[in-house]
Amino acid sequence: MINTEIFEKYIISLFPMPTEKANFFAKQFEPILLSKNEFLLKEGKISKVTHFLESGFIRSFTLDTNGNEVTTNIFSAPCFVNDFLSFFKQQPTKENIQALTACNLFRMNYDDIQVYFHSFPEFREFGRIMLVTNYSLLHERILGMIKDTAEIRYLKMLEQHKDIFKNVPLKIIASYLGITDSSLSRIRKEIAQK
Amino acid sequence: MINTEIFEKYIISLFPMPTEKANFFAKQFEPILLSKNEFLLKEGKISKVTHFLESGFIRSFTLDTNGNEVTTNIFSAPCFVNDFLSFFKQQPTKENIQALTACNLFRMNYDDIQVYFHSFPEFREFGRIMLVTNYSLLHERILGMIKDTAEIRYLKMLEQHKDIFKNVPLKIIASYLGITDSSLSRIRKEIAQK
DNA sequence: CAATTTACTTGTCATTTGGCAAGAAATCAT
DNA sequence: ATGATTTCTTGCCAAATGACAAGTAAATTG
Repeated sequence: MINTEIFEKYIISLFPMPTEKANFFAKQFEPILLSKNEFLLKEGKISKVTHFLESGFIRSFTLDTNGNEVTTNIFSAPCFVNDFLSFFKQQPTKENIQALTACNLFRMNYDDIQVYFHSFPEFREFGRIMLVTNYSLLHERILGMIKDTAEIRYLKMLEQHKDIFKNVPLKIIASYLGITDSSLSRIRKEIAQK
Repeated sequence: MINTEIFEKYIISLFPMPTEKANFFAKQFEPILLSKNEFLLKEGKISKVTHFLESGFIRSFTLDTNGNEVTTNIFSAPCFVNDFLSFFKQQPTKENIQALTACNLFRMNYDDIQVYFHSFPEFREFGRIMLVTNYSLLHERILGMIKDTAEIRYLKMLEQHKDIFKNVPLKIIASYLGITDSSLSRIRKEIAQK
């Protein structure tokens, strides 16, 4: 018997509903394991599956014009992991999604999601909230990029996601913050000396 | 008789539907005029109305910790203008939305939008596409902030929105690009000398 | 456990950007 | 039109960040 408790709690936290209903939704997903460095999605492919990350860490990245990897996102359980654009528009993705640690996931494919969206208003509403929530996070990030210094962006992230710093290489994080790993190292040194 | 042709074409371009249907939707909105410097929304208020901008330019901005205005968005007709977060979550906004030029708009309030969302699947679908589209734009912008230099961000914007440069002060644009007006001025000088 | 790879730090120097102030140019209001 | 305001540019210097390379530490692999 698969334990979907974490998943259910996550669903309820975003969109309150009876436990039985959340359990029903969670059960429609298929549990899978991912080992470190495995990919969920590669650039150019169309995202056919959406994932809920129950435990572990995942990054998404793309290549800049010089061929360097740029971290676009760092996913820390529990959360949904996906390229929403590729998934909802069924168009080729520009990103790669890769496990940074071993992960436990639940997945559901696009066609099934569509069926549930049509059949269950709560499911549809849940999807909308997901989108708005992610939009909100992106928006906050843009604001941070414009009005905060790299040091403040670092400190905010440290405060909000200490778990990521314990499990993800600094160079991945630095890239996510929009700076080089050298710069992040210097910023950390500065802070430590205070 | 109000001419909603631009509005209709915009709707159809995002989500193909018969002209009559688009016309019907457009007609449900109320036309309004906005003069330069007028506000559509002020920080702390809940966005009760969503707007379609038929002509004109609008900015959204917030204040940083030093009290400086930071441009969060520049809206160039035709497009929808709104704080999606405040509107869809009905929570207080952190932004101000202000006309940069005289504007022609169409508006609809939250309650009516909800009614149409429930009654018309196309309307609902259109709303979802709006959200995904805006998410997409934000995503592109984040990527640019991380992997492009200020000069490249400027050039990309110039290429995609020449109209904005003809109608919006550079200091507003500089802030949107995440740099000071002095820096933008220097970047423009550099480019001109090539 | 030894070898190899990966992660992290640090130094040097160049480049980018910011802060501030002054002045020129353009726009606006009366 | 003219005086006031806003916008834009520019110079100067300081601060932040990048690029590259070297060296150390840590993790991984066989």
